[in-house]
Amino acid sequence: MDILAALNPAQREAAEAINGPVLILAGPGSGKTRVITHRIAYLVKVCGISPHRIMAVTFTNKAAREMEERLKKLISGSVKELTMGTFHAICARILRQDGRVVGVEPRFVIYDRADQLSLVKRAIKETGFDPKQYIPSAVLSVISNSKSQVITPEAFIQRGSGNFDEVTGRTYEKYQQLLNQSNALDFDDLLMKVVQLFDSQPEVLDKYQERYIHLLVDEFQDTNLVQYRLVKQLAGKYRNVCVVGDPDQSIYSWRSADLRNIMNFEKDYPEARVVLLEQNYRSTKAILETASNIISANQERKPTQLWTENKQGELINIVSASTQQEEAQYVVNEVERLLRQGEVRLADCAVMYRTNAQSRALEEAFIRYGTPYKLVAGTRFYERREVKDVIAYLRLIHNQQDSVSLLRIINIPQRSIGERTLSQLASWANSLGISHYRALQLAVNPEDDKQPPFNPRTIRVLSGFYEIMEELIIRSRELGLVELFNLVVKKTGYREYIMNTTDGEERWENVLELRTVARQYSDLEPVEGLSVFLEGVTLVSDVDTYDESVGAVTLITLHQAKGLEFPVVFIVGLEEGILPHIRSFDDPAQMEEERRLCYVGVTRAKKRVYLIYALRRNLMGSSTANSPSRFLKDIPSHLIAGADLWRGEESQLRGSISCWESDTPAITIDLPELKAGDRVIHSQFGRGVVVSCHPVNDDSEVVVAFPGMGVKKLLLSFARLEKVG
DNA sequence: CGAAAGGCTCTTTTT
DNA sequence: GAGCCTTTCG
Repeated sequence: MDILAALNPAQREAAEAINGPVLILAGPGSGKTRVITHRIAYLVKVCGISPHRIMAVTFTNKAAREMEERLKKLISGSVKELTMGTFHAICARILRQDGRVVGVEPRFVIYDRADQLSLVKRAIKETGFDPKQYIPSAVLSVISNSKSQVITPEAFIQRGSGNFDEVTGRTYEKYQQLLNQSNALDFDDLLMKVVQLFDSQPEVLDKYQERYIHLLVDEFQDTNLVQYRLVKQLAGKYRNVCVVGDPDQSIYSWRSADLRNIMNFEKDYPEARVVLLEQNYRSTKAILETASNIISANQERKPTQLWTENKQGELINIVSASTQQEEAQYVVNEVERLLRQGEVRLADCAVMYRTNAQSRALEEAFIRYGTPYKLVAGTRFYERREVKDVIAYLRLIHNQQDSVSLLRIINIPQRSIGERTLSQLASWANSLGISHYRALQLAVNPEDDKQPPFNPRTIRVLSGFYEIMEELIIRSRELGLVELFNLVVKKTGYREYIMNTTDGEERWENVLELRTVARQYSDLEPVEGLSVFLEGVTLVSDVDTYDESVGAVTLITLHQAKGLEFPVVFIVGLEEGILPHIRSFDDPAQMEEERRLCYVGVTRAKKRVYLIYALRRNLMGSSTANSPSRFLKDIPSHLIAGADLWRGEESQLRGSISCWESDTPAITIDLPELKAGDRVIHSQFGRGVVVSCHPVNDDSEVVVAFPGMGVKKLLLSFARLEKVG
């Protein structure tokens, strides 16, 4: 059987070009996953390459799993030997294996963003700065950015200039120290340490280069510099490296993803073969054309020639709602309508949005109508307090140096160990150059020359915690993960503790849910099981747990939607300030990324697209009015199904698409009384004079002349008009 | 030390 | 609207 028979010529070329570097520029829906899987199958089945010697890097664990599934069907053999996963997962594995030579102990724990923030904050304080003046999240993002470019604290300090850099540099240094002391790595370290490992240990690098003679990297447009260097190191010998990406779908620059990686690829590998995949198998012509129109407004891009043999399909629906509640209601109504028509199933529909906060109104509507939905991420399961608490216990059992975990749970449930005690413990530990846990140990069982700075009462409470931990640590060597889990909950009285908090029942359910996750690891050896579990829970992403087979509408951020596809896509919040997000307004490059985000959303759709905006939206408590997104203006009208001006229960069609051209929909809480000659101020158009004002339905139509901006026809309830003079 | 209440700030996207 | 911090009181 010809493994490549099912591919089109371009796909086939990409799959077959196994010798030397290959850059595949794959438009949305062009079958890139297909190419990758077939390429691997071809390598194994036709070229006789052992799966053991192939590494495929994916963007999410879910993508890796799916690829594995597909491969199982293509090659009836062991796929297990393949190295497939995210950069982070693969690097964690490498470091457990070989990290020791660069000072990474195999028992390291991985700090997620919340852990990082708490550690940065501590670093700021311990460096003698004020975390209120230097915002931990801002400092962290600079640190993270530096790590993504393999800039060490020393290098950062050297090149730095200005006060903020000085503070950040010293904090960065301290932060790395604290990580080190905690035997912990953050997300960025996982990558950076491997690059440093390969740089400093040629024989280790050689081992990996010899093993992985074929490399594949998916979503290459979203790799950062460390990742690029890593790939370059690994491919340094055989240069069989195949990267797949689409510059138009690059949406992670804020995570230091660098589009230059694609440009540099052709520079670093001048012999690279470049393959373009431009035929789209996913979307209708109308959808593809809409997407192309949106993306072509970007300046910093090469034009592409996407095409499809699919039919023209339905026109794009642009919908105006007056509030986010109505917007959500519209979505649910429309889903229900499509369902009734028997056109689609629930699972065919997805609602996409720019920010997680937008999911709330949608959820409420879905709940109200009883329409099944699944929220990707929103729960942020692993970020929940109760889940983090239990994980912190398990982490501390696994690695007693983990100070973030220790500080998190030493007084949870309450043991009367307060701030004072903790700062004494910390400074004592620091002065002796030992970990918090070791200091705790010494406080409970003092050695002659080290007198603990605590009174007897404090020592008693500390000892209570210490005894629990010691027992848990000892038992962890023999207990399966679930038994250990149960023992932790029992010994700490966690159930009683959490049941006494608000939403106690629900929180306890989450703890039980975490135990269900733990169960999947219970057939591993005790210590091994714990270690693998802990790594698993920090490296999962929300899409990883996403199950498309569940019969429910998907609620998902545009970022998470990358790589997915749905017959019906609703994109909500197409407003200036939301999509594009307000934070992109002063930076053209960021604005282009917002546009790409919109493009990613639209290209997820196979058959139907709804682009929805709300004239008024609650943001941070207060109500704001936004104009419809500029991206809507780039959709030619022949592709638009007549924008529905959708108004509440009457679901009334106004059949006009010009609403955002002649009018900036907006609303004021107090409607001013207006008559001809009145002077007004509009948030967009500035000062103007009222020409006329007459009632329309329950509203008033106001015609205003804005000097230099023209004469505008506005609806009083929507326009944010302020009367002056 | 801890619980409760009030005040503050900040809101993008996530491996 | 939420999460974090500070203040206050027991």
